Amino acid sequence: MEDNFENNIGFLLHDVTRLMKRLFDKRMSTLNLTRSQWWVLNFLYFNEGINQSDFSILLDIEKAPLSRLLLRMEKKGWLERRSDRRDKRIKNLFLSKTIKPVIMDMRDVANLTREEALSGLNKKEQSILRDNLKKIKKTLSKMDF
Amino acid sequence: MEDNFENNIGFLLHDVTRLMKRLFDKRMSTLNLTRSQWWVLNFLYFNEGINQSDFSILLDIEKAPLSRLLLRMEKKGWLERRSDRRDKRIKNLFLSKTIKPVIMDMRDVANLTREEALSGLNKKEQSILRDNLKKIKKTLSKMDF
DNA sequence: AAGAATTAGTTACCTAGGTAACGTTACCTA
DNA sequence: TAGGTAACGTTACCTAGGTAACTAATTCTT
Repeated sequence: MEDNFENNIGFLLHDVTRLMKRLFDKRMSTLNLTRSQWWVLNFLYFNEGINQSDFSILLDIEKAPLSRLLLRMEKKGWLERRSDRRDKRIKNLFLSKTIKPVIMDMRDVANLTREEALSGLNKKEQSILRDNLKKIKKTLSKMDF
Repeated sequence: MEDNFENNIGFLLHDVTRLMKRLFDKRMSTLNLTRSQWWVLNFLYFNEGINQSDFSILLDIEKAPLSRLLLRMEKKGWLERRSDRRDKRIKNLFLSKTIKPVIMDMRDVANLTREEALSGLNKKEQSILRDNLKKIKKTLSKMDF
């Protein structure tokens, strides 16, 4: 019965991720923060000055959707896309001064939300889950279709 | 270092699911099948005659996006939305005759693709992953925010 | 140095998911 | 039975992701 579609790991990942996104976005609705934008904020926090092209490689996302995501976040005043002096094609990315202190508050709500979603698993199980997900991600990242 | 954002289970789920979707959609592009539509086909296969409202509860998805998904699939001739004779509001869902044999072919490609994505995990690890995902899904499904 | 090829980022168009508001239909209740 | 309420499905509008095609700028080649 393992091949039953209700036990299909692909569908389970699909469902769990969708439901977690829904929860996250609801918990963060007052902060006007989506999960994808939270993901970008985290990576940018540790990579300020990176350009969009390198950032799309780091995130393993296409340049076009990333461009739009960054535009929406820039509109909210959360980041800046500064043109490079040397190469006029390049936009370098920086978090705005106003968002940096807010990130700490966001982190608290994000952590609580994640813990809530994972409350059915103990620490050991969470650790195993993390390792398994990292293995899958590694497989998928190395594939060039 | 477990709290590092690269080890964040929420982000890992986000990434793994997105990358798996990308792989699936590419593998299925010749069949013109997306992962969400494959998910719907599977559930409908075992629940023919269900109406859209009940189907949205079964899938734990909102009625509006489900409505659009079904319309796209109907346009491709994969299913029918038959109006209920007794209650004119209701649309009952049926797979078309033409899609049923195709589903078997789709299943082969889908299984291969999933196995490919999960090739970094042995059977035991996959089983544990499945159990953990089901636990998380249960937690999330029971929440009414 | 001129032309070709590459790179950075954007735009247009597609699927997928969410919320809110809506019309239609059915039901319930006073 | 008439009027209010609830249910079913759709539409409009939002974010997010993908591909393809494009412009502008840079680099490579000859």
